[in-house]
Amino acid sequence: MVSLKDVARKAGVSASTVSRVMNDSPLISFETKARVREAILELNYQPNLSARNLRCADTKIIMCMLVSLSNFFMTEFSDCFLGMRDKAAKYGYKVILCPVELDRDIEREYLGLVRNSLVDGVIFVNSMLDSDELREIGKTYPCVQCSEYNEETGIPSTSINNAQAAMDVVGHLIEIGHRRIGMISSVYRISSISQREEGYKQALREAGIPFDPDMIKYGINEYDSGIEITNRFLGMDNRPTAIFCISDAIARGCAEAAAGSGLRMPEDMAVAGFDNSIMSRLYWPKITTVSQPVYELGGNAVEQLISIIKGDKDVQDKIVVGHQLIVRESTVKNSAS
Amino acid sequence: MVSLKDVARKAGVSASTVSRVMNDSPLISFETKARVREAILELNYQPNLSARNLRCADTKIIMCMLVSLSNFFMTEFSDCFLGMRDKAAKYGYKVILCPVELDRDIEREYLGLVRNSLVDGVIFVNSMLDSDELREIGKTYPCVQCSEYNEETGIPSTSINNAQAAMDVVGHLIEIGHRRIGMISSVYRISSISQREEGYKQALREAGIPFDPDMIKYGINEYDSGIEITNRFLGMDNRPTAIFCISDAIARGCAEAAAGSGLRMPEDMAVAGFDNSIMSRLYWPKITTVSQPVYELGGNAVEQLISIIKGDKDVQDKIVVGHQLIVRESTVKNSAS
DNA sequence: TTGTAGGCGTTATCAG
DNA sequence: CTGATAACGCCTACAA
Repeated sequence: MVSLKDVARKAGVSASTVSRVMNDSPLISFETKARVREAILELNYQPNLSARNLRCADTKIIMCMLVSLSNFFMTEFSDCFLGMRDKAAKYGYKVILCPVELDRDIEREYLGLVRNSLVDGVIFVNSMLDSDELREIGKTYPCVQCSEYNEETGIPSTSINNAQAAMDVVGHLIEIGHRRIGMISSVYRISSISQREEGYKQALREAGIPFDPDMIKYGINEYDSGIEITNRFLGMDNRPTAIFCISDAIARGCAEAAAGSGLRMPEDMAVAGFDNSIMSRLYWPKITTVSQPVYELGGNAVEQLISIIKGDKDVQDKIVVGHQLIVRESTVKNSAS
Repeated sequence: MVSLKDVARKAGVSASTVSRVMNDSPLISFETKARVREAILELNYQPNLSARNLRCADTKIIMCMLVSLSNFFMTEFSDCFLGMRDKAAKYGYKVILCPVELDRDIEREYLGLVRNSLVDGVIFVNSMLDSDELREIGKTYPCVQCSEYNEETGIPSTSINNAQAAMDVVGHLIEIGHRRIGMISSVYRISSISQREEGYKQALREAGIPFDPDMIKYGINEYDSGIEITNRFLGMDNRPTAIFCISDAIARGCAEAAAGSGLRMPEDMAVAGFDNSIMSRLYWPKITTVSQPVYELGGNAVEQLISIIKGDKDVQDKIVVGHQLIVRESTVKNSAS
């Protein structure tokens, strides 16, 4: 473990001088700098982060809470972390991901890292904690919410407008002539899902179509629930002619159940998904879906968080990034994409 | 930021006493302990990890290098992290994931965390660094490799036997009558892929089938390459009657290109994948594949690493966990699973 | 059983 | 421009 002192001795200067060279202070003479740099290289000196943190109080590390990794695996969310990493790097920060995986106690354990000032701030991509606890945490440490969020916590957020996105999808289904529109949602109660349900209802309302509670059903997993629930829909007396699914994996299951029942798409049944994941682009039918700019989402969250860490006054409380409806053959024949 | 001193003042003792209470030293009298504990609670004291790390040496944090998150998103690798988390928790450790994402310099930056003893050890799930650099790192800090590994580094590893798994798949294809067997591999040169290629060749050799270099082709991405390369295979004079793909996503593309050409499966074309991901179980055909016990993989890697951290003498150098061939309708009609 | 003192590796302040 | 010194929060001999 080579320290400042070792370098100082080698270069024949004091430790403070080495420190200044490390921090690229303008006060140091050119020759001294060169000599110290050489010593640093020779000894392969690496500054001790713990010591630096102890002095400075910031670690340039941000942590991101991942409540459920497996969920992301369905939605190609990985670019979100890439967005975080790239934006963080730009500001000299590192991002670490914490695999909380639906365990509240483990989430609290990980929060110890910010409490103990091992990280400078937290990005929540969803959380197992309740609003009160989160609000308290948000008041004490720099925090932001990314993608999923809870308004009651008062923690700034970055996300798409999920309600609007759902309205766009359902509006599209209405526009192409559907009046009887089902929705496959999830029993899992998170912001994006509730908001998509709201958007669905709002779109119906605006079109003057009465809302029928039987037209929303709730799955417990993705693909398999898509199949099972669609079969339930198809068994109804007054079956829907279009189904809006809150994810592409569900939509894939939905489309396959429909095809399995001998229905043609989109003529007999239109299907729409969400996320623009690989699942939506598989062979047939390519599924109409909503694309989320996940890379931006991550980048914005980091920017917002660093802004809070720096103590900026004008932190944006709620950033909404644009989404995009992608129409494909599961709703419109011969559609472009 | 409340420190030991604050607690000490409040409890009317010295800082060292508080420190001893924090570390549950047996020397402290019961009453003092109680009094100090109360003060700790009242002030909501949280020890500063940076300071502690500076003095001591272990942080009970393990980091896991993720070279490519997006790749995992194809293979439902998430359970591997769950396995790591659970096993780590059992030993009082936390796991943090580092989104390196194919950037060598960023990987080196993250390695600063172990260098600075901010984490106790490293799990590499693949790496961008070359063998020499890794060997050096492995000699200096506790490290293990998980799933992907490089033998030349001398760093202990946990993985399945990829060559054997490929032999099982290709052996199965041979057994059901195929002699002309193609393989869709990847231009990406990592251990699992090279080993699967070796297994493929070995299986042919054992069956006395001469190896034809034209029968291995290399994709750059997953699903789309599967389609494109299969079409190239189908255009050959002496086309394969079976194709072994190194991932389910590739196999899905392969199956769909075959279906698109009007081929029946498995009669006209048999297709096998790898990973037992959701992609292999989609509607039709369900694809013959290999299941990896990813949860165990992660757990074993952590166990191995902690064993190294503790300085155990009998660390297993190479742990191989079992895989399982899952035969489905893409190779055998009316197969069970 | 408890307190004192010194030091872990940095950086900021102040003096030169 | 550079060096000495103190301090960050914690732990651990050693002393009492």
